[in-house]
Amino acid sequence: MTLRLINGAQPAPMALSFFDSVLDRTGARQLQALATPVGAARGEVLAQQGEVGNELFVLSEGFVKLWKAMPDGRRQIVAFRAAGDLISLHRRDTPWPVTVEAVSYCELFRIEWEALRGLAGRYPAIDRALLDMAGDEIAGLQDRLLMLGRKSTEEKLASFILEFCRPSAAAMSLSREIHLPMRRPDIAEYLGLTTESVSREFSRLKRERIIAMPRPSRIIVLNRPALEAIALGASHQTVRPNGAGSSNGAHDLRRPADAASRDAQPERAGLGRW
Amino acid sequence: MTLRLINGAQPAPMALSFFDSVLDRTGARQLQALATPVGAARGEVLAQQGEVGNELFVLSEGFVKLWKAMPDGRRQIVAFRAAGDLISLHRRDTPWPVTVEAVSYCELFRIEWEALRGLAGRYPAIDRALLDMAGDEIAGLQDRLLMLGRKSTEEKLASFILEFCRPSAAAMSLSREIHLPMRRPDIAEYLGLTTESVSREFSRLKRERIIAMPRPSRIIVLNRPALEAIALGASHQTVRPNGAGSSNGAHDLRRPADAASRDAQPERAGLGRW
DNA sequence: CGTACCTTTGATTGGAATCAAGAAGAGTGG
DNA sequence: CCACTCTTCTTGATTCCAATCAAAGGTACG
Repeated sequence: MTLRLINGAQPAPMALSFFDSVLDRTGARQLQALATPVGAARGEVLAQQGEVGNELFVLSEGFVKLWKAMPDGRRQIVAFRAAGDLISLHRRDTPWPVTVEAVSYCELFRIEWEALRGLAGRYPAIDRALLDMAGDEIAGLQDRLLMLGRKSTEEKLASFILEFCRPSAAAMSLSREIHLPMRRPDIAEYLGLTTESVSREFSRLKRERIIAMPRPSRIIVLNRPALEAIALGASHQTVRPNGAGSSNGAHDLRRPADAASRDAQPERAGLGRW
Repeated sequence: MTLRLINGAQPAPMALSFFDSVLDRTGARQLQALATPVGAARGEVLAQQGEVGNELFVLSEGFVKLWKAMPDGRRQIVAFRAAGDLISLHRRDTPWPVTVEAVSYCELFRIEWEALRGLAGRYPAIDRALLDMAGDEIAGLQDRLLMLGRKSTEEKLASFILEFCRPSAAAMSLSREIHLPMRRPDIAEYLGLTTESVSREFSRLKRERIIAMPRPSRIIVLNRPALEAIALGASHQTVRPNGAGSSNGAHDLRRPADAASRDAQPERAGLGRW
């Protein structure tokens, strides 16, 4: 793993801001002291699946991808991370479950887990903040399971574009143009598709005037409602009812307890994220 | 949500044992006091996607499934949980990201999040234990992403069978027979397949003497190595090399720093889980 | 013993992967 | 600034795996 200090300019301390809500001035300074600034070129691997590393990274600049691979080389990108993000909350003393690779030039902070533990002793709120972040991470991964398991190519790509429009609101230029830091193969590996399928679908969305694409890495969303409709599965016909779940009546309750229980879960839950 | 107290017999306190390592006798008793025993019939919904519920469940008996749905009814089962498992670490004050439904008759403990918070004030190790569990959960979900995104039907089913052989070592009868509490449609929704594909693949594995199946819900693994080989993608031909990642040389490092960095990540990482 | 659900199997379709060129960008050096 | 080259992206033709459509066993249960 080739990590090196950045000569001269420190990465912006801003990156650690997500701890600010739980730390006072002194705490923030202490955390800062624990963080080692690091730079990485595109393609560089910061941590590798299977290697033990009791460290934590915070991205201050650039993009990374987290991926897993099968023995024959098939890959799945598990997540992208942008500036400000914490990279992978994985259990300490445990091998990295993913490989972390820079998608573009990156700057980041490296924090030894043990050092953070020490600080967490004095600031218990750190643990709670980490737990909250873990909860968000879990919910996000669950969303991605639904996407990979059940969405069609067009639904996947629409979801992807929407996902990258939101956080980059700041990064959006005047023309509402968003820049995609990753290449087509990355998008494909993120969505469980092939490069060709991704490209075809981009072309289709462009042809239908739902997006514009002055060049491959620059996207302008022209018709967001249409994109959202696609992402939610609007184009899909009614799905055949599968008998799974509580179909009707007749729970097989094997203990003496009142057998009454209402069935027929509503088709959708309401507020939830899909 | 129909939760009711079990009349008479309390669920075995054993279920909370995973906190034992971090709690002393008094703490364990206090935790026990916070836990409300609950029973649920097959098909009963314990928590619904989109509803806010600041509670935590621990399963002491039976199986539940956690699933997400799309507006048109397509579903993805995110996880199954067995006796002893904690159900869904989701962020408090946040809607449930999944629906929790009993797959068989269940007994569980319900713990209000706030109450646990209070206890965690006195036993900081609780937060750390939760964080560790969250880390495991995240790693497990990442594995599932790889499975849903990149594995074929046969690889998915082989992985599934292996997954359910391990934890149920205790549940295995003398004859190495494992009981699947979930039906074919559940397995299909877990693997991102259809019921028919699951059934076909079970039949194929049976025909090839890799498993035996005296009845649909009872599986005996006859040839574990073969199953493992399939799960890892052995049957797959070499995958065409996709250009993603650092192909060779030429990182586009845009800051003055030594550009040397070794490329060509090894095809597999070593210890990692796939 | 019959009924209802679950599972399996068969026939066919369809959507995304694969195979195969071409076009468009991006970087390099003259 | 432009020709050259390499990489990335797009498009087309074809194949193939899993979904869909359809119907026939099995099992469990009343």
